[in-house]
Amino acid sequence: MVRIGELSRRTGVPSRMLRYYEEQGLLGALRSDNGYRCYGEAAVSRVQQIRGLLDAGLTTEIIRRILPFLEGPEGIHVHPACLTPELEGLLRGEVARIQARIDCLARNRDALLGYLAAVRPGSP
Amino acid sequence: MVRIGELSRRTGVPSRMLRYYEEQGLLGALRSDNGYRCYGEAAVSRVQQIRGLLDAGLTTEIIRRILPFLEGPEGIHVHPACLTPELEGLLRGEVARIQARIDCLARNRDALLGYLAAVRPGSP
DNA sequence: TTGGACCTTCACATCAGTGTGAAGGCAAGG
DNA sequence: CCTTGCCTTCACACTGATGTGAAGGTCCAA
Repeated sequence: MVRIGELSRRTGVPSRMLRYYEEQGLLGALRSDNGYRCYGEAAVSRVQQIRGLLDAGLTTEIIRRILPFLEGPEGIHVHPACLTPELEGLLRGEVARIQARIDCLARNRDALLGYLAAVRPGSP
Repeated sequence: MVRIGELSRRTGVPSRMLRYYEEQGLLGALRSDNGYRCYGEAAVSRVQQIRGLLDAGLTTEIIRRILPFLEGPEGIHVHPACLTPELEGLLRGEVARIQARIDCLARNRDALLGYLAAVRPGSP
């Protein structure tokens, strides 16, 4: 159980932002007797997850909605009953949007690499 | 040569944003005798390119810098002399950042698809 | 000739994500 | 005990991308 400053150090994300993510419902935190937030080990990877998605252009709103289905290594959170048609639609829609981003990024990465290769024929 | 409203209609991007992209140096426009902006055919795909990159979390600043190396189907803009070491570093750095985004998005897409598959074993 | 649809620039507003600082509580160490 | 460092909440400010509206010019069609 580590406090916010330590989590900030381990993730490189400012404390201010960790509080913000909590406020947005992305990051839970226990409180110790004094009101200090304290985080378990899972918090580090969760914060990195959040950062990655944020950097990739998703909003905290979207992240909040898909995050529950992103955790746990393998099928820990599989509750078929919880998957309403609306939710399934939301998830599939989000998958499509993510795929579109991937396609666009991959296209442009290849264009950049193509340019670099064309201009410097003899380098990786 | 089409005016801004038509380009807006064809791309789904508000005129306001097309002017903004021009101001940011992303989108060139000729002017007809009255001061109207007019765009060639290439503008449509360029706007879509810009939108895709923006949606994928790149800033107009970054887009402006890499855009010159993204156009032309095949090696039209290959000027080895123009590739200073700084520029090459910038481009390779940007490729790396793009790749990181792709990896993050792909990971999360797979997690989402994995969840959907786990909860509905018999559907695409 | 007037109306409407389009264009121009300018400017102010909003939203999300982030930076930063004030004012104060808690805890360990000299 | 007092300093130092970490924590708390609150609040205001900034930035980039975007919405929106005002005030006015251009052009075509009734």
